[in-house]
Amino acid sequence: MKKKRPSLRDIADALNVSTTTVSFVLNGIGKEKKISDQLIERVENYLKEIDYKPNLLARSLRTGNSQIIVFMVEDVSNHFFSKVGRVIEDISYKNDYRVLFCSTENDAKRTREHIEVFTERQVDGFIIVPPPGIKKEIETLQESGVPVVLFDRKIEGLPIDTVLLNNYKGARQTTRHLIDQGFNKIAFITIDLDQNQMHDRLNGYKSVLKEEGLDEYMLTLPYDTERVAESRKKIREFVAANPQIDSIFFATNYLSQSGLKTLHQIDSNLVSNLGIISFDDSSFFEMYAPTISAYAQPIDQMGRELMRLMLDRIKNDGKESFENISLDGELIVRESSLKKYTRL
Amino acid sequence: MKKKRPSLRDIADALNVSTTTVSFVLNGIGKEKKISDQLIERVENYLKEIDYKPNLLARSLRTGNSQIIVFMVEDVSNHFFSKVGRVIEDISYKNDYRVLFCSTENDAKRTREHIEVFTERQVDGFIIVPPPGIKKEIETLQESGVPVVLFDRKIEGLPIDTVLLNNYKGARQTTRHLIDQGFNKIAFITIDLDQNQMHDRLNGYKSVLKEEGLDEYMLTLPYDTERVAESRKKIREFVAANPQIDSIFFATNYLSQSGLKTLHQIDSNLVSNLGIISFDDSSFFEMYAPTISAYAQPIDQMGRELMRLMLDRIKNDGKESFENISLDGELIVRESSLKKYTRL
DNA sequence: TTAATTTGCTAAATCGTTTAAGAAAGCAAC
DNA sequence: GTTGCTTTCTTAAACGATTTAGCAAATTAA
Repeated sequence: MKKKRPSLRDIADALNVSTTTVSFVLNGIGKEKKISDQLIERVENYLKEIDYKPNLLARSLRTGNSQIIVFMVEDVSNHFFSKVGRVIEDISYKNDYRVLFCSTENDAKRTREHIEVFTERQVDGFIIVPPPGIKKEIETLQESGVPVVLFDRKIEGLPIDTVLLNNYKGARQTTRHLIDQGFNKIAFITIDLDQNQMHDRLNGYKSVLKEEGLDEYMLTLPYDTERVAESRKKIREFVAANPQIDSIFFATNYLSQSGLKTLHQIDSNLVSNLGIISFDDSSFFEMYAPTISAYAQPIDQMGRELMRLMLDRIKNDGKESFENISLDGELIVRESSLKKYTRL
Repeated sequence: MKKKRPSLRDIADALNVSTTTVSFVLNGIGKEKKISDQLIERVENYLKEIDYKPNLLARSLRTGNSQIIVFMVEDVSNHFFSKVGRVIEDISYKNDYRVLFCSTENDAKRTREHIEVFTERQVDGFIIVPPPGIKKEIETLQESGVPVVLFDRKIEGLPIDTVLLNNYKGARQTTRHLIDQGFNKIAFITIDLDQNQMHDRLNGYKSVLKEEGLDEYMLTLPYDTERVAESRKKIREFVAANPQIDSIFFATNYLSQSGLKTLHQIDSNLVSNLGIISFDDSSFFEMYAPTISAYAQPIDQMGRELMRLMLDRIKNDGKESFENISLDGELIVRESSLKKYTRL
């Protein structure tokens, strides 16, 4: 059924020259390879005439690279990841690379399988949000000579290019903002996920409270998305047990969103009466009433840094040093964290 | 730098057999090809021992297929598309296919370039949300024998597998729901995008109003995301000019979200006093106060249908008939469209 | 005039698979 | 002992590009 597309061989035959010649011209190294100007022109004209498109598979097989970069995240439909993916896609595109997105589901097995398949397909690089328990595979991958850049989470004790948000600093800034606004009974609601970024955020919060001699109010919810009801109940109990709190710092935007809903159910004035801020921004916060303040990850910059490291490593194979990029986000102050507003 | 991975040739040499034999065993057709049981075992053991992974590029080059499906949408970071992408990815995964996501930006040129590169890379199929002006390329692609399935938008006069939402029916159902709830001055806010699905939604709305002998209240906003301020202003004017309207039907969820914000700015009670419903659901609506009713696209079913058509066409190359799947969504009634609630 | 160099091109190997065609060996039957 | 049939395995030609090595003719140098 499929029509056969012309190959280099076909072209060479049609022009009565060798495939070598055609290949040289095709790759623009005709002059360098001492092909005469007339012949170059003749070949170029013919290539244009039949609108020749080389078979990239064959080229990849021969040259060993595929112009494909893999971007593996926990979930491609997650807003944050897909936005970063978009930036990566754009930069790749401009550099003649294509991007393969895929989801790990934070599962080591699935990640392993993905890595395997893509390695077999000779992709030129991996940008990975590593799930737990994947250290060895990442190491092997790296040793096999494929560029790997980690994103969003680090792996302890592995020398590797990594782009992260400075969660500690961000959480400090966020906490301090609440204090600056006059809040001093600040609750921190997080999830029971044993990940670096979560620890860092918690520590950032704690460190500021300590400096200011303020009390900690902490609530840890189950990570499991299925256990929404349980989370709701816990928030309810927490709020009831700590009526003195005047503000809440949600450690992820997912939490903020379901948290807001629960708070509103408890008492429709609660959201307006509390100072609220979320780690991780969301378009939702801009629409909500009141608008919700947030510490936003620098999506554009993250994508750019990831691609800078990646392209660097692709070009500069065997580079010995690794970069650990720690980026600052931006505090987006909206209505919910303003003392003035909330006390209206 | 890159370590060379063992090839079939290496294995054949190590075992003193031919590559053919190894290949047969590798592909599990040893018995069929009359390789003796002992030899099969010997080869299998060795393959396992060195954990051999074939070079899929070479295989693709030889066999002409790549086990890769491309999913081209307007924007990979769009919630709806990324969710459908996720479903497609899962089904593909189970069928040993991988998915390449990419964004067309609704731009014909970019789409063309994508199609070109992927064709050169011998992908096995395309699922495309077609931008305007791409009919010819889709046709050429299809003629070249590659399976193509369209999604979300149809192309008039092109016999091709397509999966769509039944926008007309959905809009009718949505409008009727508002009427059932007791609303009778229903506004329809849409965008000036010349796309089938938008026309269908509008026509659905109109047809019900006509049947019921009700007045139309329509507002068309610029599609351009940059012109937010203008849209806001138009909504303001529209609401001021039509104080009698008791409900609003937003034609896309993007509109609903910015619309809600504007309504809230005009008057913080307006959202609660109007009946509101959105075409296209969003997690946002679940969180908002009041919760917003919506007509949800059947994401799962869409992904499944797309993959059914795709796998069907891959297996059954050269099938002459085409399927036009028109799916029904689901009306998710939340607080915002209930007369009882809004009149509290 | 001969040797050396340059110019302009090609033959053939290569990447790592799949697969059509064929060959060697064993056995049965006439 | 030739013929024919299995069984079991191999040879070699693809797939479609890139790239090394090298050949012949033309040019330059000595």
